[in-house]
Amino acid sequence: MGDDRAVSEHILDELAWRGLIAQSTDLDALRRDLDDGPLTLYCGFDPTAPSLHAGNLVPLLTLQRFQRSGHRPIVLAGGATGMIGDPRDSAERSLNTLETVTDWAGRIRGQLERFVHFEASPTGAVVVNNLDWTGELSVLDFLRDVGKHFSVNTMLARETVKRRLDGDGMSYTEFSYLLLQSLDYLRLYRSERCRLQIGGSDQWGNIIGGVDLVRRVESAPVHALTTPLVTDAEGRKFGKSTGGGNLWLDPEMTSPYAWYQYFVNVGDADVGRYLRMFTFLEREELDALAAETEQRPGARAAQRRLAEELTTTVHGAEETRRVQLASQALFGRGELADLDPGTLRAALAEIPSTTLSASAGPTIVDLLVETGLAPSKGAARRTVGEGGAYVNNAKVLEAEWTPSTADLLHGRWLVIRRGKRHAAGVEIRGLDPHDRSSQL
RNA sequence: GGCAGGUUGCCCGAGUGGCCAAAGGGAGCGGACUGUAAAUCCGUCGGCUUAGCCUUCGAAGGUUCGAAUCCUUCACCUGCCA
Repeated sequence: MGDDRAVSEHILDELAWRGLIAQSTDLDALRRDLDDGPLTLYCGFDPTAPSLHAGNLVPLLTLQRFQRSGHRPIVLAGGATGMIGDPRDSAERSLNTLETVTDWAGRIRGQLERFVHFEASPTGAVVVNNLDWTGELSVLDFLRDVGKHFSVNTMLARETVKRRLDGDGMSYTEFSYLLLQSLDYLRLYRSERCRLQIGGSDQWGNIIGGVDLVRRVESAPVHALTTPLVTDAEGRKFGKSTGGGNLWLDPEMTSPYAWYQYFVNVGDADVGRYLRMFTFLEREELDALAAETEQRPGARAAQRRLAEELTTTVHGAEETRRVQLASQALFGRGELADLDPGTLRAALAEIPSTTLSASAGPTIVDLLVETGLAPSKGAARRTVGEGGAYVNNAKVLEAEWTPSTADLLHGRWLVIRRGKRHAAGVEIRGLDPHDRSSQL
């Protein structure tokens, strides 16, 4: 794998121009170690939810960039650290049960495995779970072998700790988090000769804790590198969908269609930066896309490419194809009725859909609620009143409106839409073919 | 431990007995304009069987024809003094 890259740009230079380096230990020292041959590096992910989210992609893809340039990545699922909880600025976390953390760690591990390659070679990836060594550690061993190397004075000086002490305080449990993550680095240094840890910039303190521990215990200089917290042009945290929720990698939690649409909707001011950070496209291609955005912004070529790349990365080429076709069908200018049944069915499979019985005689308000496009009937009525409700791309203005058989696409489907971008499908079942009445 | 103040809808914040489903701002949502962008403007913003009804103003109880507003107890928070 690194052979064809031998003459290409140095990984550190590439990371720098892509805007992926927030903080680091001595970069020159790191560069020398990288040049000496395959370097083993790791990045940890705590199971704080059943899935990774879009923000996790930054360090994860960075790990992949290192592997592509000839280094060996270790992905770590935080089965142990997830039991404790990384201190946040805001407030103490509530503890999750072992079953929950184990379940989540397993799911996250499955997601992590898709981002690195496991071939048997010097750069083949390794997956570990820190519960494997932390779970069996005795309290006395922990306090003597790990705790003795940490100064409480230094720990109290950390920003997060200070803020929490100024606020509601912090439990001993969370205060100890640093030691556990530091121990991970020491373990991986010993067992895998791991000499670089990367992570989000919020992890800097924890990562440096590990660097210090390895230095004290093993007298070995190891490295640290963090990726920046990604925000949009308005300073909002990246990966919060327009509705406010997280963008999850798990297709059950965020559909590939919603995922794709989020990136198609990225603003012009952000898209170039996102392309650099989240894709593997080379400079020339990125320059071309930037020029395209400049000259024909309405075409959204850069956004489409970003969405395509990221959806492929996370959900695969086949799913991306389906989602693109669905987007074309649902956002196309053409009549939905002109779509052939196969295309329509495929498109509806990508968006939230539901099945209703014809005998229910659903109104537009019912349809909006049943499809999940509106949270309540009141909200649905409001949407209709605001002129934001559409059936098959035709605006519906009366809350009592009911579809007739003539409205059904290919005799059974309706495409319901709220606003420009939220669409859902309804399949009407149990329609009596002898019923001559036009109302359902 | 003593004194004073606070806890309001997603967030901030006004409201001291009826005109309060609760001012104002932000976020969100919809529309217009565009390009499924940004900015701007307009509208909307608890629920329902919607000219009416139900549930909300830290928790529980009470006074009253009527309480977010008054009283009691409890929980939590913030200042000042020890």
